[in-house]
Amino acid sequence: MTDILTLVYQNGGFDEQEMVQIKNAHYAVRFKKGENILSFGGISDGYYIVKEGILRSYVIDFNQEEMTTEFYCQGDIVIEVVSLFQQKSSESCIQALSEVVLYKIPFPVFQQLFLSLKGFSDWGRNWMTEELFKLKQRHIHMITQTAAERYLKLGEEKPDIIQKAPLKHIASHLGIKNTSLSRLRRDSIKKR
Amino acid sequence: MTDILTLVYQNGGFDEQEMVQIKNAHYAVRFKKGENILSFGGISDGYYIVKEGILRSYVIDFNQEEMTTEFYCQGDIVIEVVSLFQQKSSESCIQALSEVVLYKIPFPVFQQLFLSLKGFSDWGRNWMTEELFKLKQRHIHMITQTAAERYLKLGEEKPDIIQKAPLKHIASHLGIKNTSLSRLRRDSIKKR
DNA sequence: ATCTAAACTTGACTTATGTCAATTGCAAAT
DNA sequence: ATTTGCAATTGACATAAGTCAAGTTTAGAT
Repeated sequence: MTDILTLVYQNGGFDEQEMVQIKNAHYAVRFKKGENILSFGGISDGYYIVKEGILRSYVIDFNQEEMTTEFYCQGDIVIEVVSLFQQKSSESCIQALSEVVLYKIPFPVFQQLFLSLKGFSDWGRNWMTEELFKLKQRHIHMITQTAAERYLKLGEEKPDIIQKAPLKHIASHLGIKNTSLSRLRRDSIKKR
Repeated sequence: MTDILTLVYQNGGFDEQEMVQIKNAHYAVRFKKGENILSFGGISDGYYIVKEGILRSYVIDFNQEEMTTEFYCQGDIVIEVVSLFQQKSSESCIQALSEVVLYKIPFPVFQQLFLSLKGFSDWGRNWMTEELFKLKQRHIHMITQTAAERYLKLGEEKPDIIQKAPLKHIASHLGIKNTSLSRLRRDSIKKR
């Protein structure tokens, strides 16, 4: 069975035994649509990987409006980095947008893996390196591409989100207003 | 003497002996205005901290235009994360915008410190955690604030840059065109 | 000190996206 | 099945920022 966890860890350079040890640290947890995996002010209790369903992370911006900072689909790693690594209270909220099944590693176990498996902390650093790269890329896209282009890109990368997530969350993630996204969708359908 | 390095490492939780070991790994290097610390396609040869002068990191975007992704001032850490940690060729270029003096740790020594000092790799992870946080905040600002507000913010955080960096670099960093920044400056002066 | 190329400024006009307000659609709860 | 409230759509208009093209200024090179 080529399961989600195998896919997630396959390029981490782990040997057979480490792979088993890491996989065994996870267990499945379920959340209902609308439930929070992590709430504002809460402290991250662990590390999650999406088995089924979709989620989002959001913040309240300067105008007191929700802004969706990230969507998560199957195989995505769900972390609030600052809250997990520094065990500080979270400034963002992670919420299930559908029924979800996640694989969880509770924080103490996660920390233990970090200390005991050299390869796991290397893997973590590489993950962070890639996240930094992706955030920089996103910033570049935000500046150089139109909202329509960003919408299409999201559609290619996370088709599930375009189909299943509420319009208003997609809009705030793209950095535009609901009304603009609504028009955008209408106009791009017309063109076909 | 409260030097730059002391300021940079003071909250890293290092003991006296570690602090000495880390500081001794640095040595000063100079670059002239316009020189590259790291070029497109090059591999990062080390880790730098700004002693004097200003620098920028930039990329070539989809429209074949330069876009300044970061400015560096005194005390800032100058890293191209992917190229340093993964020793891959760089997609961005780091350039001196004035005569600069940097403290350098060459890559092999940096790597050695990472392996030999537990505290140093922890410090590195915390640095990355903060960078991720800052990039997320920047993204939020980019979406929710006007160019004028972002300009003022840059002025508070890096007054040196506003005063010394060329307008076009500041504009591309703010995500607007030179012409718009020029007008913006004119108008904000008028208001006073 | 002079020249030259690049950087900056400005005007006139265009375009993308926002704002506000009125409907309409839809899904959860009773 | 009906109600209720949030989500989405749409129109009319406002605004921030872009585009293009013409000048002007400035910093380096000679």
